[in-house]
Parts: sequence; C-alpha cells; structure tokens
Amino acid sequence: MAQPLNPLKEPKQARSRETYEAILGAGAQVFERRGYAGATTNRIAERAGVSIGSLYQYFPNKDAILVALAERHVRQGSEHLAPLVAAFAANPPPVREGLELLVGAMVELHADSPRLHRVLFEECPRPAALQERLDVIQRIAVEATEAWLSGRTEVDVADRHLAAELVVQTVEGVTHGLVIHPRPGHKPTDYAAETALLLLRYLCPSVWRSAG
Amino acid sequence: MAQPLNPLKEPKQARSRETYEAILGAGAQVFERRGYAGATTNRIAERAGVSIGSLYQYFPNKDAILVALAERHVRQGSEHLAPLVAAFAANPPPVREGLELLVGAMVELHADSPRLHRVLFEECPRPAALQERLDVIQRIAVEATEAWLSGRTEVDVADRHLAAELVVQTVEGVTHGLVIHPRPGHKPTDYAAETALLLLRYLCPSVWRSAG
DNA sequence: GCGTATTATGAGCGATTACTCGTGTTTGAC
DNA sequence: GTCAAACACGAGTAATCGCTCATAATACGC
Repeated sequence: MAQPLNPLKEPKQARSRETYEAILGAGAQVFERRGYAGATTNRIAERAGVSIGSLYQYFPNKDAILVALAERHVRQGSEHLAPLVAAFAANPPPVREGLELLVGAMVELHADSPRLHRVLFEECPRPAALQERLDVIQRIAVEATEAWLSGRTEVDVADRHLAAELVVQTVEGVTHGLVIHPRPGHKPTDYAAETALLLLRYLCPSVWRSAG
Repeated sequence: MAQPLNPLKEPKQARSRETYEAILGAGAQVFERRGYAGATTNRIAERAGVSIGSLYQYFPNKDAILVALAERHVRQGSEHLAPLVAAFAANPPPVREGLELLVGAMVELHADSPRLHRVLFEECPRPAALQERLDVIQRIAVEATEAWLSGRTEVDVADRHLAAELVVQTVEGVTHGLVIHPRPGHKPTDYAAETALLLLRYLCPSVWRSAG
C-alpha cells in the first residue's frame, strides 16, 4: 500500500493525454456506480476503451486513480467555490444571505456525484495521500467561514472558531444525509432553506425571524 | 448476492449458541477494524476461534453476518434509548434539557464502535435487508423527536416534522463527523454542548441564551 | 522512408476471496 | 454403552483480483 501514487510518466503526445483523461473519466463513473471494492481496474480500463496495460502505464495502482480523482475533485470544487469565497472576503455578506449562498453551493457540490464523493471521503481503507488532500477542503472551508463570521457584527457566539467548525460540519452532514438518503415528502430545497434558517438562528439569535 | 440472509440453522445445544455468538462478536471486531472489504470470512472465523466451516453453518454468506450485526445494533440501540424515549413520552422535558440528553445519548451510541457503524450505514453495496433494518432507527428517532417537540409550547418552527428530521440529521451528522474525524484543540464535550445550543436556538429562538 | 521513442495491447501470473464438502468429534436420549 | 443427530473441522475449489511483461502499433525528428 505504501507505494508511489503519482502518474508514472508525463504524457508527451496528445494521444496519451486523451488516454489518461479517458481512464480518469471512466474511474469516476465506475467508482460512482460500484463503490471502491466493486470498481476493478479491469472494469475501469474496459469502460475507458483502453487496455489494462495502458491503465498501468499512467497509474501505478488502483489507489492512485482514486487520489487523482480526489485531486480533480478538490480542484474543481475550489474553482467552483472560488468566486463565492472571493466575494465573501471582499465584501462579507450579511449572515442570512451568506448562509443561503453557502448551503446552496454545498448542495450543488454534493449533488454532482454523491457516490463518488462518498467513496472518496468515507470508504476505507483510505491511502494517507488521499486523506491529506481531502482534509484541505474542510480546513479551508472552516477558515473561510470563520473569517467571514469575524467580519459580521450580528454574530453572537462564544467561540467563533468552534462555531465555524460546527457550521461547516452541519452543512456537510445535512447535505450529505439529504443527497444520500433523499426523503419522500420533502423537496431538497426545503431542507436547504431550513438548514440556512437553523444556522442563522444559531449564529444570530437576536435576528429573530418567527416561524410562518 | 440475492440470497437468503438468515442463519441456516437454529442452535439446539448451548455449544452452538456459543459458537454463533463468538462469530458475531468476532464479526463486529473485524468489521470495526478493517472495514467491509478487509473483513474476510476466514479472518472472522479465525478471530472467533472457530473454523471457517462452522461459520458457514450459521451464516449463508458474508453479508448475513452484517445483517445480523445490524439487527443486534438496532436492538441494543433501542434498548439503550428506550428509557430516554419513555421518559420523553411520559413527561416531555423542556427543549433545552431534552436536547442535552438527546445529543449526549447519540454521542454515546456513536462512540461505541464508530467504524462498524460506518460499515453498517454507509459502505456499499448494502443488501436490501440491511437497508430496511437501518431505516427503522432513523424513522423511530424522527417520530419520537416530533412527538416530543409537539408537546412543548416553547418550540417555534413552521414545520415540526421537517424540524424533527433536521434535528435528527444534524445530531447524526455532527456526532458522526466528530467521532470519525476528531479535531485537535477541542474536546468532544465542547462539540456536544455547542450542538445542543445550536439546536436550542433553532427550535426556540425566543429563549435567548446569549454567548459568553 | 527510416529509426527511435512513445504509446497501446492483452494473455496470464500469483495472491486472495467467498464458499463447499467429506470427515471427525461431541452430545444427549435411551 | 450405543447410536444417531448435532456440531466442528480445514484442506481444497472456482472465481476474481491487482498487476506484469513481452510484444505490437503508432508518432515524430530527420
């Protein structure tokens, strides 16, 4: 298990770049559909329309594919959230608006490919290299949230760092549960709105918005 | 995979009952330590101090062990929560006290064997029989919470059923994240207390307990 | 066109898995 | 003590896994 996880060779020709991307794309699909154990390297290669030998020319082992996917996931997620984070930093929005934006963005992020997300974040055993890359997201999210909350005077909590961690954890937990176990009888948007209200009341108990 | 999941034979002698229990106990340990894929039937049998043949005399396949564990988990969890639920029903406590009891009980439940809990609830593919048994807990929790909240006048939310689902999901999500990814710098009790405060402010925004 | 570096191939290897089955041991009714 | 039923055993099987390697096809500088 303690093996190199980076691609074995740098693609020199456009052809190989395509092969590499095909494998990654197929990996995302197969991990998404069958989970970690069910995603065999032969299946991924077949799905990519590529021989098993080619797969192992670009990835030293199965876990390396997961790590590459995690990197892509982190990168795409960061790019997706970048404008939001920048806007928050430049001009911290009121807590109510900010929470709605935040929850909405998180739901979007999860709805994309929930199963792959779960394989990445929760299925085990997870290589250490993967763990490290995934922790980055959460830490950045907590820091950004804390910075934002610190710029808002309407926030009334004892420990802003703890509050930021709890906000991130709550959004993560609720959206996760929502996407993985969708409930009949309620629309996802209902959950998202109610989660934003929940966090608003926690962070700003003086901003009392009474129930319908 | 679509195979019978119940034990093959009823134990007639005390000896076999012990074997059965040893296998279940070993299964809990091995699933806890190595996850679904890493828990091989041979390993479970070895851990139980029992031959692989004996294992397959009581469980038709690997998944059947998981299902039996889920059943035991549900039963033990229910027994553990029964006095709390009964007390809530007989004399609904104020929201603040109730939340602290609830969060505390959930943390206890998760802290027991978090990895097994994760294997049971999240690792895939999950046999349908297992899924059904697990959904029971959540439904019961939501119903009990809703009933409790309906008996309290200080609760101020638009939709009590939605609120109950959100409360359960939040407690579940936070305790889950807390147990699985313990954070340095904060004690678990800090999280539990803050989570109770979060939910209190959500459910009862008029009960303003200021920070610090 | 030629030669070399790069890329692609897939049969097959060793290891591991869930699971079977023929055999031996223990138990309890009589 | 006898004997059948219940229980325990573990070497072995077929299937599947991640992965290797000898070989073939392709691309590009010249």
